[in-house]
Amino acid sequence: MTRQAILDEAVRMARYSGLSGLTIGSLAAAADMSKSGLYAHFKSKETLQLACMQRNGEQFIDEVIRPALAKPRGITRLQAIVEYWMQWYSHPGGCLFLAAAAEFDDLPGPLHDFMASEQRELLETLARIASTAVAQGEFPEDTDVFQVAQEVFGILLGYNWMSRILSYPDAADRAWTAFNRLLGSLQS
Amino acid sequence: MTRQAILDEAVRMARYSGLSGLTIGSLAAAADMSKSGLYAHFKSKETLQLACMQRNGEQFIDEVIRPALAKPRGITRLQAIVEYWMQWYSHPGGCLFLAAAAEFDDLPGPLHDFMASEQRELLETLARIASTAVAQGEFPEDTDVFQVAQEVFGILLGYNWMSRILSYPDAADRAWTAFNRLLGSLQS
DNA sequence: CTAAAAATAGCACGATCGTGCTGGAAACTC
DNA sequence: GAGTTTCCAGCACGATCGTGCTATTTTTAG
Repeated sequence: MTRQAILDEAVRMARYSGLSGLTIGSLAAAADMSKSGLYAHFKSKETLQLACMQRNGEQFIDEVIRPALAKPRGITRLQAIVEYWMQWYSHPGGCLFLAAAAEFDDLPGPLHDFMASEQRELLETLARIASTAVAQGEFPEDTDVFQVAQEVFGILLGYNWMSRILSYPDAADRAWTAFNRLLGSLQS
Repeated sequence: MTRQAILDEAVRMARYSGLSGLTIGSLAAAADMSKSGLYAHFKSKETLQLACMQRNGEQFIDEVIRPALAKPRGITRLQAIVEYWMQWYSHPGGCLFLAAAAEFDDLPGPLHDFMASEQRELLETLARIASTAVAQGEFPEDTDVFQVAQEVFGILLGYNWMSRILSYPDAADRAWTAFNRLLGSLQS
């Protein structure tokens, strides 16, 4: 399907310019199509932007979530998703989830709502994986898995900031140090 | 100065739309001026965007850094900057640092460079404050203050994400839990 | 009070934006 | 192979973009 190829290119471009900065004209040029020919696949720009978010989410599932779920339950799986997630951040242009979050965090509308629902899913995925560690007895019974999720996400965001924006070579090591600190604090 | 008033309004708008989404026309309308009259204060849009970043940085110093530096050195000051920083994130529209980081993280040019230099300053401020805790013996002598800075920033980003985008009411409590976990791990 | 300077408005420009309509090429159905 | 449906290019539209030039108003200086 041509639509899929267009979307992949659109996601690639949006990683650089954001979803608002994405433009039909430049996307058409990058896809070697006419503006109207491309536009016909989406009834509006907003639909295109929503489709980009969805496609980006599918790629995230392919590259991060599914590989992590293939690992054994518990801490191993939590470690795995952090590792794949850090690789995800190294996509050229950056993370579209973060770009969309920055763009639509305070602008009401369908784009905000879809962005928020995707973010909520990310959080719940982390919490769910943390809860498998609880179920296996690796974390205490009374562990607040959403606390774990927020902290892990913070570690990932800190890594992204240090490595992508500040280009600090030690960012990954420090992220793992923080992660191990969290693990140690939960297990003691 | 009119220029200052324009910039304050520009910063306010850019918190919602980003610096790329900021438009001379709508800014002029919000400032009750003509496009050209406003434009004359800045030789180009890029200059305006840079001035916005600078003005935003000044506000951050006023609202976060200076109040924190008024507190006694060490852990107290570190706690204070986290507290003021969390308040900073509640500005309507969100944090312009984060918006600019998401916009320009992979786009070369003066905007990227200025954004990166501001971010680097933020990191070093955190590291410097952490080092005052080392100097007072609150943290061990061999503490990696940049490790502390990255983790604190991660905690703040995690808070911002949970509270602003997901509207979780427990975000602040969990951020403090994470912060205290870090403190405890450093002090033991 | 007058002259020089700075601030602002009016207007126009080429470019590009998102969005439609219309017709022809391509692909699929029988 | 004929007919129908889907895809896509051409073209045009009104709006808005950033950016200049030229007056006119407002402020400042002497």
